[in-house]
Amino acid sequence: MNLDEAKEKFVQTWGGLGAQWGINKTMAQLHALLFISAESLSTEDIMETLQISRGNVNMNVRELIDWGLVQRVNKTGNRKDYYLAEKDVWKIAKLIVRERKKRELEPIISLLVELGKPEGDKNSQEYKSFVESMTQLKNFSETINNSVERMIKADENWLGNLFLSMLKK
Amino acid sequence: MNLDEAKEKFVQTWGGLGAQWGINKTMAQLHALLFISAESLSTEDIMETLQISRGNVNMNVRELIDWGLVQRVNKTGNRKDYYLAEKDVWKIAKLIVRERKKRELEPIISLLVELGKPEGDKNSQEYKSFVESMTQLKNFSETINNSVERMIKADENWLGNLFLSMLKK
DNA sequence: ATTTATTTTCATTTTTTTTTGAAAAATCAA
DNA sequence: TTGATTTTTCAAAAAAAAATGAAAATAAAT
Repeated sequence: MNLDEAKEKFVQTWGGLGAQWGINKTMAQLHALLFISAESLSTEDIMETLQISRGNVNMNVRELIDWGLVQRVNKTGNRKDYYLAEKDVWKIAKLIVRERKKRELEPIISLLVELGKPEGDKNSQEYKSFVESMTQLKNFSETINNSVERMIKADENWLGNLFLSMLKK
Repeated sequence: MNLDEAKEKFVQTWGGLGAQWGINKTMAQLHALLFISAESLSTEDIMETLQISRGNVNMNVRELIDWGLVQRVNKTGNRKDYYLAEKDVWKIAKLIVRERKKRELEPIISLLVELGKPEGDKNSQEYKSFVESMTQLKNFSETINNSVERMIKADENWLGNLFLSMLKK
Protein backbone atom coordinates (compact mmCIF):
# COMPACT_ATOMS: atom_id res chain seq x y z
CA MET A 1 0.00 0.00 0.00
CA ASN A 2 1.39 3.40 -0.97
CA LEU A 3 0.88 6.69 0.82
CA ASP A 4 -2.09 7.86 -1.23
CA GLU A 5 -3.87 4.55 -0.82
CA ALA A 6 -3.26 4.67 2.92
CA LYS A 7 -4.71 8.17 3.13
CA GLU A 8 -7.72 7.12 1.08
CA LYS A 9 -8.31 4.08 3.27
CA PHE A 10 -8.01 6.11 6.45
CA VAL A 11 -10.52 8.70 5.26
CA GLN A 12 -13.02 6.05 4.14
CA THR A 13 -12.74 4.00 7.31
CA TRP A 14 -13.00 7.02 9.57
CA GLY A 15 -16.15 8.00 7.70
CA GLY A 16 -17.69 4.59 8.32
CA LEU A 17 -16.70 4.74 11.96
CA GLY A 18 -18.29 8.13 12.41
CA ALA A 19 -21.52 6.85 10.91
CA GLN A 20 -21.70 4.19 13.62
CA TRP A 21 -21.54 6.97 16.20
CA GLY A 22 -24.29 9.06 14.70
CA ILE A 23 -21.97 11.39 12.83
CA ASN A 24 -22.69 12.24 9.23
CA LYS A 25 -20.33 10.11 7.14
CA THR A 26 -19.16 13.05 5.05
CA MET A 27 -18.42 15.11 8.13
CA ALA A 28 -16.29 12.31 9.53
CA GLN A 29 -14.46 11.85 6.23
CA LEU A 30 -13.87 15.56 6.00
CA HIS A 31 -12.49 15.61 9.51
CA ALA A 32 -10.22 12.67 8.70
CA LEU A 33 -8.96 14.41 5.58
CA LEU A 34 -8.16 17.63 7.41
CA PHE A 35 -6.65 15.70 10.31
CA ILE A 36 -4.06 14.04 8.08
CA SER A 37 -3.37 17.17 6.02
CA ALA A 38 -0.31 19.07 7.13
CA GLU A 39 -1.46 22.04 5.04
CA SER A 40 -4.80 23.76 5.29
CA LEU A 41 -7.22 22.94 2.46
CA SER A 42 -9.60 25.05 0.41
CA THR A 43 -13.20 24.18 -0.41
CA GLU A 44 -12.05 23.21 -3.91
CA ASP A 45 -9.36 20.90 -2.55
CA ILE A 46 -11.94 19.12 -0.44
CA MET A 47 -14.57 18.95 -3.18
CA GLU A 48 -12.05 17.29 -5.46
CA THR A 49 -10.59 14.86 -2.95
CA LEU A 50 -13.87 13.65 -1.52
CA GLN A 51 -15.87 14.09 -4.73
CA ILE A 52 -18.66 16.03 -3.08
CA SER A 53 -20.52 19.25 -3.85
CA ARG A 54 -19.64 22.75 -2.71
CA GLY A 55 -22.74 23.00 -0.56
CA ASN A 56 -21.92 19.77 1.17
CA VAL A 57 -18.38 20.89 1.97
CA ASN A 58 -19.66 24.18 3.29
CA MET A 59 -22.25 22.64 5.61
CA ASN A 60 -19.98 20.01 7.05
CA VAL A 61 -17.05 22.34 7.51
CA ARG A 62 -19.28 24.73 9.42
CA GLU A 63 -20.38 21.89 11.68
CA LEU A 64 -16.76 20.93 12.35
CA ILE A 65 -16.00 24.56 13.19
CA ASP A 66 -18.97 24.54 15.60
CA TRP A 67 -17.42 21.56 17.34
CA GLY A 68 -14.13 23.43 17.57
CA LEU A 69 -12.35 20.72 15.60
CA VAL A 70 -11.51 22.88 12.58
CA GLN A 71 -10.63 26.50 12.10
CA ARG A 72 -10.75 28.87 9.19
CA VAL A 73 -7.44 30.36 8.10
CA ASN A 74 -6.55 32.92 5.47
CA LYS A 75 -3.56 32.81 3.25
CA THR A 76 -1.90 36.10 2.36
CA GLY A 77 -2.45 37.36 -1.18
CA ASN A 78 -5.47 35.09 -1.49
CA ARG A 79 -9.10 35.72 -0.90
CA LYS A 80 -10.24 32.18 -0.31
CA ASP A 81 -10.87 30.53 3.02
CA TYR A 82 -8.74 27.59 4.00
CA TYR A 83 -9.51 25.03 6.69
CA LEU A 84 -7.15 23.56 9.24
CA ALA A 85 -7.89 20.82 11.77
CA GLU A 86 -6.71 20.36 15.33
CA LYS A 87 -3.98 17.71 15.26
CA ASP A 88 -3.56 16.76 18.94
CA VAL A 89 -5.69 13.65 19.49
CA TRP A 90 -6.19 14.32 23.20
CA LYS A 91 -7.41 17.82 22.45
CA ILE A 92 -9.75 16.38 19.84
CA ALA A 93 -11.13 13.92 22.38
CA LYS A 94 -11.63 16.71 24.87
CA LEU A 95 -13.51 18.89 22.38
CA ILE A 96 -15.82 16.02 21.47
CA VAL A 97 -16.48 15.02 25.07
CA ARG A 98 -17.19 18.62 26.03
CA GLU A 99 -19.61 19.09 23.19
CA ARG A 100 -21.51 15.84 23.73
CA LYS A 101 -21.78 16.62 27.43
CA LYS A 102 -23.32 19.97 26.65
CA ARG A 103 -25.61 18.77 23.89
CA GLU A 104 -26.72 15.45 25.33
CA LEU A 105 -25.78 14.72 28.92
CA GLU A 106 -27.05 17.94 30.43
CA PRO A 107 -30.44 17.72 28.68
CA ILE A 108 -30.84 14.14 29.91
CA ILE A 109 -30.30 15.23 33.48
CA SER A 110 -32.91 17.98 33.14
CA LEU A 111 -35.33 15.41 31.79
CA LEU A 112 -34.68 12.96 34.59
CA VAL A 113 -35.23 15.62 37.21
CA GLU A 114 -38.49 16.51 35.52
CA LEU A 115 -39.62 12.87 35.41
CA GLY A 116 -38.59 12.16 38.98
CA LYS A 117 -41.87 13.15 40.60
CA PRO A 118 -44.84 12.30 38.41
CA GLU A 119 -48.40 12.38 39.73
CA GLY A 120 -49.97 9.05 40.63
CA ASP A 121 -50.45 6.51 43.38
CA LYS A 122 -47.12 6.72 45.17
CA ASN A 123 -47.65 3.39 46.89
CA SER A 124 -48.20 1.31 43.77
CA GLN A 125 -45.47 -1.07 42.72
CA GLU A 126 -45.51 0.47 39.26
CA TYR A 127 -44.91 3.96 40.62
CA LYS A 128 -42.09 2.93 42.92
CA SER A 129 -40.42 0.96 40.17
CA PHE A 130 -40.45 3.87 37.74
CA VAL A 131 -39.17 6.38 40.25
CA GLU A 132 -36.40 3.98 41.22
CA SER A 133 -35.31 3.65 37.59
CA MET A 134 -35.25 7.40 37.11
CA THR A 135 -33.28 7.87 40.31
CA GLN A 136 -30.68 5.28 39.35
CA LEU A 137 -30.26 6.81 35.95
CA LYS A 138 -30.05 10.32 37.32
CA ASN A 139 -27.37 9.34 39.81
CA PHE A 140 -25.43 7.65 37.06
CA SER A 141 -25.73 10.62 34.72
CA GLU A 142 -24.74 13.11 37.38
CA THR A 143 -21.70 11.09 38.33
CA ILE A 144 -20.54 10.99 34.74
CA ASN A 145 -21.38 14.65 34.23
CA ASN A 146 -19.54 15.83 37.32
CA SER A 147 -16.52 13.77 36.45
CA VAL A 148 -16.36 15.04 32.92
CA GLU A 149 -16.77 18.61 34.11
CA ARG A 150 -13.99 18.25 36.62
CA MET A 151 -11.73 16.70 34.04
CA ILE A 152 -12.37 19.36 31.44
CA LYS A 153 -11.63 22.12 33.88
CA ALA A 154 -8.48 20.48 35.13
CA ASP A 155 -5.32 19.92 33.17
CA GLU A 156 -5.36 20.23 29.42
CA ASN A 157 -4.21 16.64 29.32
CA TRP A 158 -6.79 15.29 31.78
CA LEU A 159 -7.85 12.33 29.72
CA GLY A 160 -4.31 11.16 29.12
CA ASN A 161 -3.42 11.59 32.74
CA LEU A 162 -6.55 9.79 33.83
CA PHE A 163 -5.83 6.69 31.85
CA LEU A 164 -2.13 6.70 32.61
CA SER A 165 -2.81 6.88 36.31
CA MET A 166 -5.23 4.02 36.04
CA LEU A 167 -2.73 1.85 34.25
CA LYS A 168 -0.06 2.44 36.87
CA LYS A 169 -2.30 1.69 39.83
CA MET B 1 -47.47 15.04 34.47
CA ASN B 2 -48.85 11.66 35.45
CA LEU B 3 -47.04 8.34 35.50
CA ASP B 4 -48.08 7.23 32.03
CA GLU B 5 -47.09 10.54 30.51
CA ALA B 6 -43.73 10.37 32.26
CA LYS B 7 -43.13 6.86 30.91
CA GLU B 8 -44.10 7.97 27.43
CA LYS B 9 -41.81 10.96 27.57
CA PHE B 10 -38.90 8.91 28.84
CA VAL B 11 -39.27 6.35 26.06
CA GLN B 12 -39.53 9.01 23.37
CA THR B 13 -36.57 11.02 24.64
CA TRP B 14 -34.39 7.97 25.06
CA GLY B 15 -35.19 7.04 21.48
CA GLY B 16 -34.09 10.44 20.25
CA LEU B 17 -30.95 10.24 22.31
CA GLY B 18 -30.07 6.83 20.91
CA ALA B 19 -30.47 8.16 17.39
CA GLN B 20 -27.80 10.79 18.09
CA TRP B 21 -25.43 7.97 19.03
CA GLY B 22 -26.01 5.91 15.91
CA ILE B 23 -28.55 3.60 17.49
CA ASN B 24 -31.77 2.82 15.68
CA LYS B 25 -34.45 4.96 17.30
CA THR B 26 -36.83 2.06 17.76
CA MET B 27 -34.15 -0.05 19.38
CA ALA B 28 -33.45 2.72 21.87
CA GLN B 29 -37.16 3.21 22.59
CA LEU B 30 -37.61 -0.50 23.05
CA HIS B 31 -34.71 -0.60 25.45
CA ALA B 32 -36.13 2.34 27.38
CA LEU B 33 -39.52 0.62 27.58
CA LEU B 34 -38.06 -2.63 28.89
CA PHE B 35 -35.76 -0.75 31.25
CA ILE B 36 -38.66 0.92 33.04
CA SER B 37 -40.87 -2.17 33.01
CA ALA B 38 -40.80 -4.12 36.23
CA GLU B 39 -42.45 -7.05 34.47
CA SER B 40 -41.18 -8.75 31.35
CA LEU B 41 -43.11 -7.87 28.18
CA SER B 42 -44.34 -9.94 25.25
CA THR B 43 -44.03 -9.02 21.58
CA GLU B 44 -47.70 -8.00 21.62
CA ASP B 45 -47.19 -5.73 24.63
CA ILE B 46 -44.37 -3.97 22.85
CA MET B 47 -46.18 -3.72 19.52
CA GLU B 48 -49.10 -2.05 21.21
CA THR B 49 -47.14 0.32 23.43
CA LEU B 50 -44.74 1.55 20.75
CA GLN B 51 -47.19 1.17 17.86
CA ILE B 52 -44.77 -0.78 15.71
CA SER B 53 -44.97 -3.97 13.68
CA ARG B 54 -44.22 -7.50 14.82
CA GLY B 55 -41.23 -7.76 12.50
CA ASN B 56 -39.77 -4.56 13.85
CA VAL B 57 -40.13 -5.72 17.45
CA ASN B 58 -38.52 -9.02 16.58
CA MET B 59 -35.49 -7.50 14.85
CA ASN B 60 -34.77 -4.91 17.49
CA VAL B 61 -35.28 -7.28 20.40
CA ARG B 62 -32.81 -9.67 18.83
CA GLU B 63 -30.27 -6.86 18.53
CA LEU B 64 -30.74 -5.94 22.19
CA ILE B 65 -30.21 -9.57 23.13
CA ASP B 66 -27.00 -9.57 21.06
CA TRP B 67 -25.77 -6.63 23.11
CA GLY B 68 -26.60 -8.53 26.29
CA LEU B 69 -29.00 -5.81 27.41
CA VAL B 70 -32.15 -7.93 27.23
CA GLN B 71 -32.93 -11.56 27.86
CA ARG B 72 -35.69 -13.89 26.82
CA VAL B 73 -37.74 -15.37 29.61
CA ASN B 74 -40.56 -17.90 29.61
CA LYS B 75 -43.59 -17.77 31.81
CA THR B 76 -45.00 -21.04 33.09
CA GLY B 77 -48.24 -22.17 31.51
CA ASN B 78 -47.58 -19.93 28.55
CA ARG B 79 -45.97 -20.59 25.27
CA LYS B 80 -44.95 -17.06 24.40
CA ASP B 81 -41.55 -15.44 24.79
CA TYR B 82 -41.23 -12.52 27.15
CA TYR B 83 -38.41 -10.01 27.28
CA LEU B 84 -36.71 -8.61 30.33
CA ALA B 85 -34.02 -5.89 30.46
CA GLU B 86 -31.01 -5.47 32.70
CA LYS B 87 -31.90 -2.85 35.31
CA ASP B 88 -28.53 -1.96 36.84
CA VAL B 89 -27.31 1.17 35.04
CA TRP B 90 -23.63 0.44 35.71
CA LYS B 91 -24.00 -3.04 34.26
CA ILE B 92 -25.74 -1.54 31.23
CA ALA B 93 -22.87 0.90 30.75
CA LYS B 94 -20.38 -1.93 31.03
CA LEU B 95 -22.17 -4.04 28.43
CA ILE B 96 -22.28 -1.15 25.99
CA VAL B 97 -18.66 -0.19 26.49
CA ARG B 98 -17.55 -3.79 26.09
CA GLU B 99 -19.50 -4.20 22.88
CA ARG B 100 -18.36 -0.97 21.30
CA LYS B 101 -14.76 -1.77 22.17
CA LYS B 102 -15.06 -5.12 20.44
CA ARG B 103 -16.95 -3.86 17.41
CA GLU B 104 -15.21 -0.55 16.84
CA LEU B 105 -12.10 0.15 18.87
CA GLU B 106 -10.28 -3.09 18.09
CA PRO B 107 -10.89 -2.82 14.33
CA ILE B 108 -9.56 0.76 14.38
CA ILE B 109 -6.34 -0.37 15.99
CA SER B 110 -5.87 -3.09 13.36
CA LEU B 111 -6.37 -0.48 10.68
CA LEU B 112 -3.90 1.95 12.21
CA VAL B 113 -1.26 -0.74 12.48
CA GLU B 114 -1.84 -1.58 8.83
CA LEU B 115 -1.57 2.08 7.77
CA GLY B 116 1.50 2.75 9.89
CA LYS B 117 4.07 1.79 7.28
CA PRO B 118 2.92 2.68 3.77
CA GLU B 119 5.31 2.65 0.81
CA GLY B 120 6.66 5.98 -0.35
CA ASP B 121 9.44 8.50 0.10
CA LYS B 122 10.12 8.25 3.81
CA ASN B 123 11.90 11.57 3.88
CA SER B 124 9.12 13.68 2.41
CA GLN B 125 7.28 16.04 4.71
CA GLU B 126 4.01 14.53 3.56
CA TYR B 127 5.09 11.01 4.50
CA LYS B 128 6.39 11.99 7.94
CA SER B 129 3.26 13.96 8.68
CA PHE B 130 0.94 11.07 7.84
CA VAL B 131 2.94 8.52 9.82
CA GLU B 132 3.00 10.87 12.78
CA SER B 133 -0.80 11.23 12.68
CA MET B 134 -1.29 7.49 12.54
CA THR B 135 1.13 6.96 15.40
CA GLN B 136 -0.57 9.52 17.60
CA LEU B 137 -3.95 8.02 16.92
CA LYS B 138 -2.73 4.49 17.50
CA ASN B 139 -1.20 5.42 20.84
CA PHE B 140 -4.41 7.13 21.84
CA SER B 141 -6.56 4.18 20.79
CA GLU B 142 -4.36 1.66 22.52
CA THR B 143 -4.39 3.63 25.75
CA ILE B 144 -8.16 3.75 25.72
CA ASN B 145 -8.40 0.11 24.71
CA ASN B 146 -6.05 -1.13 27.41
CA SER B 147 -7.79 0.92 30.04
CA VAL B 148 -11.21 -0.32 29.09
CA GLU B 149 -9.98 -3.90 29.02
CA ARG B 150 -8.43 -3.58 32.42
CA MET B 151 -11.58 -2.03 33.83
CA ILE B 152 -13.87 -4.65 32.39
CA LYS B 153 -11.79 -7.46 33.78
CA ALA B 154 -11.53 -5.84 37.17
CA ASP B 155 -14.35 -5.28 39.58
CA GLU B 156 -17.91 -5.61 38.39
CA ASN B 157 -18.37 -2.02 39.45
CA TRP B 158 -15.26 -0.64 37.79
CA LEU B 159 -16.90 2.29 36.15
CA GLY B 160 -18.61 3.42 39.31
CA ASN B 161 -15.44 3.01 41.29
CA LEU B 162 -13.45 4.84 38.69
CA PHE B 163 -15.59 7.92 38.76
CA LEU B 164 -16.06 7.88 42.49
CA SER B 165 -12.32 7.73 43.03
CA MET B 166 -11.83 10.62 40.65
CA LEU B 167 -14.32 12.75 42.48
CA LYS B 168 -12.67 12.15 45.83
CA LYS B 169 -9.17 12.93 44.66
C1' DA C 1 -49.11 -36.79 12.17
C1' DT C 2 -51.85 -32.83 12.24
C1' DT C 3 -53.32 -28.70 13.99
C1' DT C 4 -52.39 -24.51 16.40
C1' DA C 5 -49.54 -20.96 18.31
C1' DT C 6 -45.61 -18.31 17.84
C1' DT C 7 -41.39 -16.51 15.81
C1' DT C 8 -38.55 -15.23 12.00
C1' DT C 9 -37.51 -13.67 7.49
C1' DC C 10 -37.19 -10.52 3.83
C1' DA C 11 -39.06 -8.19 -0.55
C1' DT C 12 -41.46 -4.10 -0.77
C1' DT C 13 -42.88 0.38 0.98
C1' DT C 14 -42.25 4.27 3.76
C1' DT C 15 -39.67 7.51 6.16
C1' DT C 16 -35.64 9.94 7.16
C1' DT C 17 -31.32 11.69 6.08
C1' DT C 18 -28.04 13.44 3.06
C1' DT C 19 -26.55 15.63 -1.12
C1' DT C 20 -26.87 18.55 -4.91
C1' DG C 21 -26.53 22.73 -7.46
C1' DA C 22 -28.11 26.99 -8.77
C1' DA C 23 -29.65 31.37 -6.89
C1' DA C 24 -28.94 34.71 -3.38
C1' DA C 25 -26.04 36.88 -0.26
C1' DA C 26 -21.79 38.45 1.29
C1' DT C 27 -17.11 40.11 0.71
C1' DC C 28 -13.59 42.54 -1.32
C1' DA C 29 -11.04 45.44 -4.91
C1' DA C 30 -10.72 48.93 -8.05
C1' DT D 1 -20.70 52.06 -6.97
C1' DT D 2 -19.71 48.37 -9.93
C1' DG D 3 -18.02 44.07 -10.92
C1' DA D 4 -15.57 39.98 -9.74
C1' DT D 5 -14.95 36.37 -6.50
C1' DT D 6 -16.32 33.52 -2.91
C1' DT D 7 -19.54 31.72 0.51
C1' DT D 8 -24.01 30.43 2.04
C1' DT D 9 -28.64 28.92 1.65
C1' DC D 10 -32.27 25.87 0.74
C1' DA D 11 -35.83 23.60 -2.33
C1' DA D 12 -35.65 19.57 -4.80
C1' DA D 13 -33.48 15.10 -5.87
C1' DA D 14 -31.10 11.13 -4.52
C1' DA D 15 -29.59 7.85 -1.36
C1' DA D 16 -29.79 5.37 2.80
C1' DA D 17 -32.07 3.50 6.66
C1' DA D 18 -35.93 1.68 8.92
C1' DA D 19 -40.53 -0.40 9.08
C1' DT D 20 -44.15 -3.20 7.33
C1' DG D 21 -46.73 -7.34 6.88
C1' DA D 22 -47.60 -11.54 4.91
C1' DA D 23 -45.50 -15.88 4.00
C1' DA D 24 -42.33 -19.33 5.64
C1' DA D 25 -40.34 -21.61 9.32
C1' DT D 26 -40.29 -23.34 13.81
C1' DA D 27 -42.03 -25.25 18.04
C1' DA D 28 -45.52 -27.13 20.96
C1' DA D 29 -49.84 -29.57 21.92
C1' DT D 30 -53.26 -32.93 20.93
